[in-house]
Amino acid sequence: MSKSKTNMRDIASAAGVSVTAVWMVIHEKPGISPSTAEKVWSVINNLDYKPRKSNSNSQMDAVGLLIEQSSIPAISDVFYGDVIRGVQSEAERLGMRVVLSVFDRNKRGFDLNGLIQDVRGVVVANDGDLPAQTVLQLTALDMPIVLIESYIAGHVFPCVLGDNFMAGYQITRHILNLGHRDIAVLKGPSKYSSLVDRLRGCMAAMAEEHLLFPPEWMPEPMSGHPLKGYVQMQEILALDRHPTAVIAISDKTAIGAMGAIREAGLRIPDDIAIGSIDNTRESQFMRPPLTTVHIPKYELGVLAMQKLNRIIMGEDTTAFKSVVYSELIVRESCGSAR
Amino acid sequence: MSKSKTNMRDIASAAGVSVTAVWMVIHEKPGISPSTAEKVWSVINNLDYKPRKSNSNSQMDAVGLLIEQSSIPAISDVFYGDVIRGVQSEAERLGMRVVLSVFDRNKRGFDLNGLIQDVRGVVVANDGDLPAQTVLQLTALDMPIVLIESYIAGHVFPCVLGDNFMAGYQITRHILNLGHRDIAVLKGPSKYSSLVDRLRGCMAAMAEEHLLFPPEWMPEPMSGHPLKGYVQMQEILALDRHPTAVIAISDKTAIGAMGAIREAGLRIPDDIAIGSIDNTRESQFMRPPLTTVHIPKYELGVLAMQKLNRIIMGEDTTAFKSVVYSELIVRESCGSAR
DNA sequence: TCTTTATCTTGTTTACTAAACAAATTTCGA
DNA sequence: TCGAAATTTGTTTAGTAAACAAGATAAAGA
Repeated sequence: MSKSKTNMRDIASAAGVSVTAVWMVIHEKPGISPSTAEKVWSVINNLDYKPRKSNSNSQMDAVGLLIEQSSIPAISDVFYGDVIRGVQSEAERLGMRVVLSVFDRNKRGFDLNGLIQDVRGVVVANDGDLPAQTVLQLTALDMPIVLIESYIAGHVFPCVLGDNFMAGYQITRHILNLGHRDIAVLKGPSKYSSLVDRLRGCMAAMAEEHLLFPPEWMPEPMSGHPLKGYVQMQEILALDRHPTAVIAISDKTAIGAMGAIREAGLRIPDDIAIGSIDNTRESQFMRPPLTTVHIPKYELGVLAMQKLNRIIMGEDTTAFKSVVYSELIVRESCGSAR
Repeated sequence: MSKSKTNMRDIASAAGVSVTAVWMVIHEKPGISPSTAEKVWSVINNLDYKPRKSNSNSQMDAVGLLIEQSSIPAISDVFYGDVIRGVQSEAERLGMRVVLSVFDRNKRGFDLNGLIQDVRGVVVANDGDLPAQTVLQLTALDMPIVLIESYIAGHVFPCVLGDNFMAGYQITRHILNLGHRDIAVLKGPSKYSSLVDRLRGCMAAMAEEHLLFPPEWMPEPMSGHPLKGYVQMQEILALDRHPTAVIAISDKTAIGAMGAIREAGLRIPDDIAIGSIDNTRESQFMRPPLTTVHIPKYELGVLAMQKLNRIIMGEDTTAFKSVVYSELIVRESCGSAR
């Protein structure tokens, strides 16, 4: 008759309710009155009840957040900081843990098995360096995935994106409306699908005015260079003819470019206007404050988590893109109409 | 003691279950065994039970489907037929009725009150003729809405779209890859946001090759003309120089254009290649079969209904675009590489 | 001694109920 | 003959008993 430990049945009889009721209280299911819940909790404390086996799914469900190595310092920083916060807070609301998993571009053959062991799905914050193959591997294992700010051409995956195309269109349209016609663009590496979409949006806006970016005003980006737009802008400024406006594909690129412009002794926006895309926190503190297009990064994160949850629950059947609206933020770096 | 009618309590005692169980059977709630359900149903039939008052929400929830007058014949026809089927079938799955409501562009001051009376939300299958004002009115009344294949610039509404931009890009890229450089485009009226997105996609693909559509090869569409692309194509063929390929902004436009090309005594695709967007059912039966980009119209409908349902349920909080993937369908109207 | 099988715990789920509640509807006294 | 009170009817909340699943433990067989 010497019981090893108190169990749910003990609690139930001590509190004068059914085992089911005790179970419902512990698992915070609806259909229990506050008074009963309080009674049960106090009995649980008195009898010092511990759930016997840390049972199967008594530990929360978890989702993986796959992110590229170099973005890790960025967590508290520019772009991905906000989306990670979004993923995390929505996961919490849904009662899930987020396990962070880092992809190292130098280490070949990323160990997926470690990740997928105890995870219900993964959010892939693709930076372009996570090869498509890794993503394909995951889906081959029937692991639900959601991509953030990237898609894989020729494959149909659920993803959530900023409206990159429209963002490119909006900033270009703004600069065009200000009267500029000699416009340069600082593009990003083509492995980032979000950045190529932005560029396409810029091109479409130009084309509507029957304009093309001159090839010499679209320099290729330096891969791996710390100050993104700096070298590209220098290349442009070394040419005979200067543009009157520059579009930077991201705020980070704009920072580099503004450095190069200032070093050349030119004024922003009087000599060269500059606009970009992202609306990272620092953009408003730059000198002059940057005119840019807001991409709702936090919302990107919560939407991704919601979408992943729906896929796990079997609600979302067809894969589609969720695209959050972008918004032009006019500050001072583009000046006013000429 | 003479009861006027049998009620739930009678059924319950006759079937030997609780009133709650009877209620659950009638409302098809989970948690009833098939055997009990059958027993209750047979008692209901024997005692000829009719629910007393056709009670409040015993009639299903309904959603409105707002569609433009001229699209009505199209229900069994080209584009909107499939999306309406999608909306309807998903609504049925969710236990909702769809009430169809027609917008007549000639009759000013559309009577919303009639529609919103007993409807939980509205799917707006916007054709461009439904003015933004009508949609704004609806949201001012706190009526949840979802737009299909359109968005309103400067406003943030939940909507579901085909990937029109990518579709335009894909068909143009295909034609470019085939070696064409002299390309014309038959655009649509600018009031249709989906058609302007397609055109922008085309322009972006061209711009990537440092190409622009010559203005004379981008004729304005005839509004109201029955055969969409016919006149536009004739205008192009009347010029001195002919393009080697034409992009039609929709399958319907392609049909008209192909007529004009053939009347001019030219062969498709040998003299002029033609590609378009939609992949309507007829496109595969055309002569030659049309190379086009598939827009998943049925899925558009079910996604719209799902989204509306979530908004009604208060699950979706931030408005965003749901974009379904498009797919290039290569048939014969573009021929092979030149 | 080692493995296999049966039994027992413990937690979880299903199918169902009593009683409280809310909204119409009827009754009834002034 | 009008309005408050009582009643009917459907609906919701807060539970329960019993079946079920799966790991732990004990018992039996090779």
